[in-house]
Amino acid sequence: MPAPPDSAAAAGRVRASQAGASRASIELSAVLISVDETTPRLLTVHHGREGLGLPSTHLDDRVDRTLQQGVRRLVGSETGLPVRYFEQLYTFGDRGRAPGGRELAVAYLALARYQPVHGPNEPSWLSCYELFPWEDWRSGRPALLDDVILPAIDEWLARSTLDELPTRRERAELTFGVGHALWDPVRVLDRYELAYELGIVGEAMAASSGDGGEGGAGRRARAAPVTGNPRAGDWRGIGMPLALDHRRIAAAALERLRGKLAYRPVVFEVLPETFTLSRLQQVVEALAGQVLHKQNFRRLVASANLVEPTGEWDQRTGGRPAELYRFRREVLRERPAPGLGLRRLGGP
Amino acid sequence: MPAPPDSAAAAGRVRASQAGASRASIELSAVLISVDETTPRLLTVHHGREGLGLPSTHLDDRVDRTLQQGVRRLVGSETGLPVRYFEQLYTFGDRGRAPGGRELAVAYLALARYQPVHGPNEPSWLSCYELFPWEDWRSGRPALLDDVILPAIDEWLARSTLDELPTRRERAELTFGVGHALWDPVRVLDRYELAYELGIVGEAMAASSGDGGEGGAGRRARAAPVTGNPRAGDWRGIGMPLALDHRRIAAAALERLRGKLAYRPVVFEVLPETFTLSRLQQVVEALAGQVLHKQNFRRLVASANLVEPTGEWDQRTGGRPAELYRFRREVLRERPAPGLGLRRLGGP
DNA sequence: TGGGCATATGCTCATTCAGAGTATAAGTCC
DNA sequence: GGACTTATACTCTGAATGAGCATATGCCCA
Repeated sequence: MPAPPDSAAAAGRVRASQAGASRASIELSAVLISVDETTPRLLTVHHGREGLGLPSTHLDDRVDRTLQQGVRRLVGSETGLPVRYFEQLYTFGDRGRAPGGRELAVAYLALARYQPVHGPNEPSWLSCYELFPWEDWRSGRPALLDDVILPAIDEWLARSTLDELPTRRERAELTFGVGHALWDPVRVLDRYELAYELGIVGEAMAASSGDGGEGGAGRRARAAPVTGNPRAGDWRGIGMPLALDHRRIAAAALERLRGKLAYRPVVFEVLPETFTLSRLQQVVEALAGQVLHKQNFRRLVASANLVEPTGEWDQRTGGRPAELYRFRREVLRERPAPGLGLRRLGGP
Repeated sequence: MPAPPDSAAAAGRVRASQAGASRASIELSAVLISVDETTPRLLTVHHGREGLGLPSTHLDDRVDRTLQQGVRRLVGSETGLPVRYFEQLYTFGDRGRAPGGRELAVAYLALARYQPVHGPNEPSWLSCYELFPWEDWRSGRPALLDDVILPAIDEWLARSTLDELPTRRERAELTFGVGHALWDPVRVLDRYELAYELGIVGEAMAASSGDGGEGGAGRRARAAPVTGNPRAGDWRGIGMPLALDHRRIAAAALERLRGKLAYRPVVFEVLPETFTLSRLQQVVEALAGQVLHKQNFRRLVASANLVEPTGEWDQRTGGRPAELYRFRREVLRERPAPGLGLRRLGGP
């Protein structure tokens, strides 16, 4: 069925378009996520004038045999923290995402247990919900939605042409659950991107406005231009900006992580060896940005055989002591997609 | 909470590791998938001496504003086919994945309706199951498993040290469902990677053998070295090799696509505007490599509100005429994760 | 010492959903 | 007209889900 061999002449053309090819500089970025008492946090470092941003480095061709090794080296040199999970996230390569020529950024999602950090560039744990305040629904619907975002969406719809209107309306419904549509906790990146287009996040306000965009299917990889100069507590727009397009990358990471919660046991990578079921639920709720029904959550965890009791008890609960559990790594080979099958990450 | 501004001196170090930085050449690759009558197919082109491979090109910095535009241009110039879905797949950047210096490959998954192709490099639709014969369970358990793969696994386990044994056994159970573990249709890449390590796929046989590997969590991005010279029907090992590490990339694409079936309505991008429910099922089965319970499938599709009847009927069924349906794009905004909730892609 | 409070844990109940089977309708082929 | 093929409708059962109530076991403080 495949065609006969050799057609070197024709095949030459595949690589012939190298005429316009150029070598790009490769940047590695890490979104290292953990969970504090009740807050999901990501690691930031200082990027000089550009303010806070993700740990980033250029791929060192002499040292790093694989991309993941490069990220490992990066996080090691910035924090020394032991990273318990790595996953390639996305490659950002739009023109204009970084100043001075094209730069490709390969971003990784990483998970670690929470602990204080020290390092050469003042690493610190930033609350994910300082970046995306509209993503935390644990104490009810965020006020920001009705105060800022929905009005901005209305305005955006109002100033659209008749052609654009249905698409825009659909997009607003999809991402922010406008109208009778549902809020999908996973669509973090979609929401950030729309907020960016609405011009209500700091990066977009500092830079040029609307863009139009391609509108095709699939994940858009449009870049946020270089941001102004986010300093502590002193920024415009909703949520705290990061250097370059790093807030976008963080949004992609949170989206990926929330999506994974349902079908892969990744939560355990931010938890200590043993933990109570309440702590487990607390961490899941922190990451999902949603409260969960307590009894059902325990039933779920139990029936999924994700954990096993250690026989030890935590007395510091303030109430009845709670049994300590540990993650059963064996489930990985027992079921195709182990995880807290939170189908719609259903709340109470 | 964030530290006070400015620490330019320290921050300099973040980017100071540029000392060893190098600019890499960026290759774009597309895994364009469609479904023939009953076979999932991906588009291959001729790569000269290296045989069949994926459509690939170097990123043209002058033309392509975004990576996705580059892929669009690539598929356009190779085939002219209208692509209905794009999604970034993975970035492969291990040293040694391509001859002659480091090359980063950014791979995209693309979907199109099936139609004959023409182009400068003899594009053709290759059956996915010619690449991965062990992935097609529609007519029962593939013989290849018991004839070749399981014996190779046994041998691999037998020659492992006592340290390696539990890890290896677990991995075998996880990927190939050895023992009483279940076969997860989604783990296409894991299976290809293990088969590669077992030395039973052509690429691994032509090149050096075992490697050891890192063994950490997360997706491994190890590269398959340059392959021998896959010619039509004339290769060693199981399944047909592709040029370079392109079969690995194809495995990643099939894995992603199978995973997406359950929670995103991507099937419809390979179907024509209208279709019968049987055709829909046939396409899903082709991609999933599994047969599905017919009555339940229809109930699923109906209850998910994914399609709506057109009122027209297809008379060419050979039996009772079937009603034609069309995809309801609106579901995208009605439910968080629309798709054929094939939880375990459950069969009959 | 015992009540108030907080937390953990156990159990019930109604509803929905997934898997599997049976029955019927409406065409084609010979 | 009968055999065969395909489409479609309906039933049944056990499991999973969402929500609630009840009980156990600690602490704090009067």
